[in-house]
Amino acid sequence: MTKNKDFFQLVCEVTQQIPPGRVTSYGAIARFLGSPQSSRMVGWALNATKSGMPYIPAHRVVNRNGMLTGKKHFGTSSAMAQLLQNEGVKIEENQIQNFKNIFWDPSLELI
DNA sequence: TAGCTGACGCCCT
DNA sequence: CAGGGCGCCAGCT
Repeated sequence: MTKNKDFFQLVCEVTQQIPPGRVTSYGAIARFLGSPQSSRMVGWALNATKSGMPYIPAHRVVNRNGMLTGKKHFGTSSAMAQLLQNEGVKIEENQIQNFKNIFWDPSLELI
């Protein structure tokens, strides 16, 4: 078949599977897709999702540190944190608290 | 056309 | 312990 789903498409699907109150990291998604070093591509894909895509909970995707590095791309500085806090995720200084506790790994639960 | 940047991650010094 | 550099793919200027 022609070609597998684009990296962009896969990122979209995985991101949409993230349950509320849970978060994942760019590296986790990249690794799940088979390109652990292409974590940047995940960011690039999410960047495209914000434009013309159905609701993609990109705010549930953070870096390995649990820090809301991409909040600047949301348009508003606290939009990402607000959305996460709205779901029950505790944020402090743009950093997710209990990050490892609410961490959602696609390769473990999305299987 | 060619080059640079980019929502990161991990290794090395 | 801390800082810097490299790698990856695709899109944009």
